[in-house]
Amino acid sequence: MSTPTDISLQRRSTAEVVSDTLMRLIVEGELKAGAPLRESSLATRLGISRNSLREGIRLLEQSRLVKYEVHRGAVVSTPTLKDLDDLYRTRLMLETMAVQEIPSPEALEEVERTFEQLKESVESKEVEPIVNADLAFHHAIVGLLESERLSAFYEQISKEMIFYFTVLSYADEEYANPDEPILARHTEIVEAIRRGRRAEASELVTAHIMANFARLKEILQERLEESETT
Amino acid sequence: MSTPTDISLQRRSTAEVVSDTLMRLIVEGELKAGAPLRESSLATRLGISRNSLREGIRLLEQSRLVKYEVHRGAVVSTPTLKDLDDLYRTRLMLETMAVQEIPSPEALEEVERTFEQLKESVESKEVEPIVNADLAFHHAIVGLLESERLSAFYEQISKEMIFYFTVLSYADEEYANPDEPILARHTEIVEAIRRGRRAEASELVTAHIMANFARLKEILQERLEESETT
DNA sequence: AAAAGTAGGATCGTAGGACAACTCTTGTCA
DNA sequence: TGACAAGAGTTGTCCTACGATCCTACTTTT
Repeated sequence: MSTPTDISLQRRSTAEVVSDTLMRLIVEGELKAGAPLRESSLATRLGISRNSLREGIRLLEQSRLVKYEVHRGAVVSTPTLKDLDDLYRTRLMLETMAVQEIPSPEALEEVERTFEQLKESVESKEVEPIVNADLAFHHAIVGLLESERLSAFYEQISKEMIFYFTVLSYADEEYANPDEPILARHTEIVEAIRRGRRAEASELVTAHIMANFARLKEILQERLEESETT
Repeated sequence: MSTPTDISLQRRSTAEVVSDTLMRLIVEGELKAGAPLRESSLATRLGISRNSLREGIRLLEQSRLVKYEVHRGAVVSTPTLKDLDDLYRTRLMLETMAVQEIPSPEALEEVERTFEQLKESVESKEVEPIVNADLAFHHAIVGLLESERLSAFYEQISKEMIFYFTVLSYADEEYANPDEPILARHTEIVEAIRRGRRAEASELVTAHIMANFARLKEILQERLEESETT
């Protein structure tokens, strides 16, 4: 007999796989910002038909990582200050609301679990696991709101954040920086949530997010100025 | 010379038109909850190819109004209590956050404008314009957050609300009800926003949304019990 | 008669070819 | 230098085809 796992693995259409694959290629920087997604070459490269590729891109459209322009095809989005601002304001809103919620045991458990993972990955000192653990932790925070919609929404936000990290080479610079007290910051937040100090948690989260935002903004600004003179 | 309007009208791919059309058919109740979207017949009916139809459905997927099941095709979503709850919790969060924001003049202007429209439509006593004006007003509220992402997100939420209204025949029942003080409630909210009484505005919005939610939930519960005995 | 099995039709998932419409680039000409 | 035209490349859309899968109704088995 086949296990449920077998089934769910089978149950993915090419379009969905394509969407995930392209997303991975984008957030990993293989497909760079502004790059066009040429249908025939990508289809050939992935060994699928143009039809399926296009369906996949349509799925990807909702992620905001690519944008279709009629007769010009899909293009990987280009970071702007305005968009980064929007992204972080959205993030800020979701997370500050979340920590002010009275948490359910399961959601709280998930926060604890991801926090443990974060601690472990920080010890390993490898950048990628830290980034992923960090994102998972914040996802768990939003999970406190216990809304499928909002969690799914934040999932997209996360993808966009990784995209910005990659484009701006932010991760290596900040996460590998021993002066950046990632663990301390997150410990404070978890503590505040545990103790039900909601206002405090909210302020800590705000400070944390705004600090990241300020740094990213700075880097992006430099980048934009650079490319302007080019 | 062609005007910009000409261009933007041209500049819609079939898939986008299809997506909008299907969405309209769904929120208007032409395509009922649980109904399958048969590709060949729909494509013929809309005078387009199956390819384009499928692309359109992929675009629609993000709206949550339809769901693809592999080898079973797209199906119009079925309302559940759980989902209605999720929907309204999300709505509540966005709107209460929004009215606590310090509003920009433009965003505030939009709130006033949609409020005027609401007043006018209430006078006309026609249900559909009232519903639309109501939704537009709440969209303007979320606009106070001045985030493109959150506004787009709320746009989806709105569509889902209309869907629930239609499925539950909620609009005719509630909006046409002269005892339901739609205008009074909204006037209070606008007043509170105008005067910068943010906490009060937040409470008024909460009360308003929760009242709607309670009524919708009641109706849905009845419906589900009915269909269970069938 | 209920459960299990099976055959056939309908529908989906995907491929691949075709072609008009459009964009972009390049080279020509004023 | 700038306008314009030709050509190559790419997208938007349609069409046909066919295996895989689902669904229904009929047949066989217990």
